[in-house]
Amino acid sequence: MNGLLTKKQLRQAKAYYAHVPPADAEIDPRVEQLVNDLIGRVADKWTMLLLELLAEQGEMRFTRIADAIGGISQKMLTQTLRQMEREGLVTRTIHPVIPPRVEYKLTKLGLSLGEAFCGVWVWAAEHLDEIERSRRAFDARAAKAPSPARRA
Amino acid sequence: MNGLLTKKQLRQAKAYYAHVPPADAEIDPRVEQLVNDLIGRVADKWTMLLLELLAEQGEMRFTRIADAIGGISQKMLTQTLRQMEREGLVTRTIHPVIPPRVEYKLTKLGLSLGEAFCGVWVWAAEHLDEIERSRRAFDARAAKAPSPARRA
DNA sequence: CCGGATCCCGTGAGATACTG
DNA sequence: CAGTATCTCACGGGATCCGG
Repeated sequence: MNGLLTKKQLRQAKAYYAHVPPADAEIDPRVEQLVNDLIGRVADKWTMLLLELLAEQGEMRFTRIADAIGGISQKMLTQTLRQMEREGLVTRTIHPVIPPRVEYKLTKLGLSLGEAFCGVWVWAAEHLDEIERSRRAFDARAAKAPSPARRA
Repeated sequence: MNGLLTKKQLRQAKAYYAHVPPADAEIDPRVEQLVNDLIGRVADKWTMLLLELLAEQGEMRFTRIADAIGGISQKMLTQTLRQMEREGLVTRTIHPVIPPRVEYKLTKLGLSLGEAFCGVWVWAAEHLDEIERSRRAFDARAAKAPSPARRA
């Protein structure tokens, strides 16, 4: 699979999202598979949150990250950071001092991914209340029009 | 997608929607919380995949979606679609015919989210091989420099 | 026959305690 | 302080059943 993306494949990928009908051919299924796979690993709640935090704050140490991101367990924090390190999104710098001090920082790659996610954040901020309204409407509808077997 | 927003612009965007002066000041924690919460629900593997599929294909019925997205269980598909419906991202149309026929289609809101994710897809396509190399390098490093207690 | 609700089981996330 | 090891439990996957 070695493959770099060909120009054509990339153009197709972009066309995909520009809602332009793919010119003449299907997208290479291998690429499709790889991208989906990568998305699966990267489109993770914690990864996104870490990406955003580190993009804003620059270098941070373990505990500060944990504090900043409320609700993450050390296990998931370690795990997510390790995975991001493996993917080349963050660097992990260990200072061999007596109270251990480990700094995490986005690489160029990580930073670029963070930028790619910007659109999603803006979207979220823009549509917060719309979502909220949608949810309430849906719940109200569900309450008075129970689907079969949803009743006790 | 565009050249992407800077973090400062994002902060301003958030501040704007919090009805807070877009200063360099801190982001309103309530908004931060809501956005993070929303991200958590939306930054889900299946949601992203569905978003992509429906953006590309338009209206689709249940089984076709399941076929198109390999590896999703019927349960998760139902669940994710319901959630997306609740958030107002898709519409669910039931045709009361004898072989049931249910069509799913992105709303304007869903479409706009798909567009917001566009940057991530392009990023993934562009950096596939870089990630791959990173991973291999990391694994090689880990193999010859086992961290304490990682040995049996 | 399709869409999906339900049950059962395994994986993996979360909380806690321990260590260098 | 920054992890690792362990337990538990909720969530996801698969098979089965059901209503139209």
